[in-house]
Amino acid sequence: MPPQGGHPQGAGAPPILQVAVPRPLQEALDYRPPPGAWPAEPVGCRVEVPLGRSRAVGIVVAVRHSSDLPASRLRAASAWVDEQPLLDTELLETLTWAARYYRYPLGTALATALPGPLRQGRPARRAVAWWRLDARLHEDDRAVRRAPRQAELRRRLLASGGAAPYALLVAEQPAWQRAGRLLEQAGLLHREYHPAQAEGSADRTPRPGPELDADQQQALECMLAADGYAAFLLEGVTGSGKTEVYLQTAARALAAGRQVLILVPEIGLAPQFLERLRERLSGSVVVLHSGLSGTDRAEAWLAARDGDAAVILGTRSAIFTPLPRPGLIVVDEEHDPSLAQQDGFRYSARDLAVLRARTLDVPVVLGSATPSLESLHNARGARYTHLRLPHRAGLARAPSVQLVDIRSRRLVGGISAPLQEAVRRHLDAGSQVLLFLNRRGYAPVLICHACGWVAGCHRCDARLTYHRSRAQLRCHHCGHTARVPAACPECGEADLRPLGPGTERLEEALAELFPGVGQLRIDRDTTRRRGALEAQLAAAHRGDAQLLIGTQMLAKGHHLPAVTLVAVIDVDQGLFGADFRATERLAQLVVQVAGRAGRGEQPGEVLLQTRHPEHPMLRTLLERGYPAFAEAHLAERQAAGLPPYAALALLRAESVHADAPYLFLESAAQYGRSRLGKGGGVELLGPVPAPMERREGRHRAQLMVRAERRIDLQRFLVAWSGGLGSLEGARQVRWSLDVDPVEMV
DNA sequence: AGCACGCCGACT
DNA sequence: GTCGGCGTGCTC
Repeated sequence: MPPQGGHPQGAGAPPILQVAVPRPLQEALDYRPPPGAWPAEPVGCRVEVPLGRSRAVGIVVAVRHSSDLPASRLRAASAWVDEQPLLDTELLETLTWAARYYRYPLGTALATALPGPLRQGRPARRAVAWWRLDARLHEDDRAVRRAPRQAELRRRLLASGGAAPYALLVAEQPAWQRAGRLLEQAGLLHREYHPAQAEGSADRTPRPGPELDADQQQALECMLAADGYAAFLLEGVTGSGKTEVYLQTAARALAAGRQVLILVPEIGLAPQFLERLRERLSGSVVVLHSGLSGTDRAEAWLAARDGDAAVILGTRSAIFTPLPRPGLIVVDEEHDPSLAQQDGFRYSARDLAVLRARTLDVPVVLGSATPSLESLHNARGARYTHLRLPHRAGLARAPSVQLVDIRSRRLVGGISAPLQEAVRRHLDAGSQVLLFLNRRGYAPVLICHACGWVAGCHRCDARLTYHRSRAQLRCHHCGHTARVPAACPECGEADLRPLGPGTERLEEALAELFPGVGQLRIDRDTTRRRGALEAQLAAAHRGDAQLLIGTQMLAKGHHLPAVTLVAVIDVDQGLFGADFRATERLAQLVVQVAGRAGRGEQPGEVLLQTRHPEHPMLRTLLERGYPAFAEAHLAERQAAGLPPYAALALLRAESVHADAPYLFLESAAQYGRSRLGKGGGVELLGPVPAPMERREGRHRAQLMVRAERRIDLQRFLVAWSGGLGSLEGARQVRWSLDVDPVEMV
């Protein structure tokens, strides 16, 4: 076949491929097509291309007849990687849109959406690697006589007819991995790919679900009535059975032969969810999250693309899973910030879920007990249908929530007398008690009682946390550790005292107050090992301990049915944060934590220790609940011109030099003002110091871009962001642009 | 992001 | 005289 033979454009000038390469470039690059036969549909296929002095795997985003560059400057792509598109039109369009919207280079955006092996050009076959012994080694063992592991592997392979799956071999004997690689290099062992076994789970009979109550039934019917795209905000209090509604909606989509994509904020929540999915839904279920190996991710991703995976359960990045037979998208805990943020490609998986649902013309459900103000705003504006599950299912009743005023009260390890009394009462009744404190370590501050010196991090504007168990001072922001000084480095007095409670200290205090009562502390320090969290949760479930102490990680949807008392040791922590979302976060946290109480048959009790019992947010939340709080807070946001009543972008910059971020941000602001046409509807605010000005030895500052209308913000960003990299001072700082930031930090 | 080119300090 | 520091600039 002649070089251009077979391309669909026929005779005439050879077409040009526009290839998005995995480099931070604004645009795709033009290449002449590679020699050889064309794929039937080139757009969405990977090609290998020469790039500078190296080569790269890029994705064809368009085929053109001409290029802006002279033909002499075009290089030819080296080879097609795919015979059919890896990214279908819809996914490619979604990613292109997201790259534009979030101002991120297209090639890098596409690359981050793909599992590692596919990004690097591995065949898009769902294949299992096998090792086959070279024919020379069948009769003749001379080559391996002096290498016992290789000889072993040879015997093993001969025993199964000369070939076996790689993963199986390595599982049997890890040392064979190295032995095999050596044989492979010597050409005595060959890698081959066999088609993956189809998932044999489609024939299970799903277990029927429980009867729905009236609210659930109504929500379900409403969703099932959707024909094509529809967005639902499912606001269901903890224990109201949101999951059941998802499951039954999903079952309907599956029955119609469609795929269901379910996003969860973190995979820690997934195992219980996964079990329920497998038990209740027909069709094969795959998971997709960052904890998987590249190969496993590629396998799951391709199973979805081939339409073999019926249910895809994943975290943030799973929003970029191909869905050839889309039926439903579910975003669980839609308010959770881990569905957005993260560094690099800063996108909101929740927002993209809605976008994809619209493009794919399928329903999308955003579920939460504490919906984000953005979603509530959308529901009010009729962009989402608001479905409510206001009652706990079954016998479980809503817990009673009370504030404990701890002003001028004596605290033992952070515990007030009323709380101590309540703990006693619940323990005596044979229940479990959960104490929530979002601060690990022994004490957040170590202070010199003589001169007032406080142990601080020299790389961050932060106090060092005192960890007593390891006699260490640790910075929770940069990981710096130091030994605890014997005496004050300032005045020399040996009177350093821990100030304030941490989970370790809470543990100690509880041991004194309730001797003999089993305790379980669940924070990042006790769950560092793999599987430790699961093990601890299982222990909590079994009732191995009556007192459970936990940080943030325990606030999320884990079922602890024997817990009847939940106490928040210090609710004030989140009350006056620098972030305008701090109050919303705190309200969500309080409600989520409270949701851990009394899921069983006994009613729950929730105590919140505070020094600000009159705080309006706490009052509203307690007296009138989350929906009323949200209502009040939305009004505040509107008055302040903040999201969801405005669109924001944040330009951050950091450097080891104190003034570099300001110099860069000043020139960015100036450049921005020059690009602001008259009446652009955009404001530039700052630069201002970041909430924690110095972190990991770097000075940080930020410039806020605010617009009343999203379209104005986008128009401005398009005109502005491209030029930022070549501004004065840009090379002296690390900078990033965050569109729709969820955290100001 | 890679990767090279380019112009100034301590080494055989 | 060179090896190599990372500042600057490009990748079709």
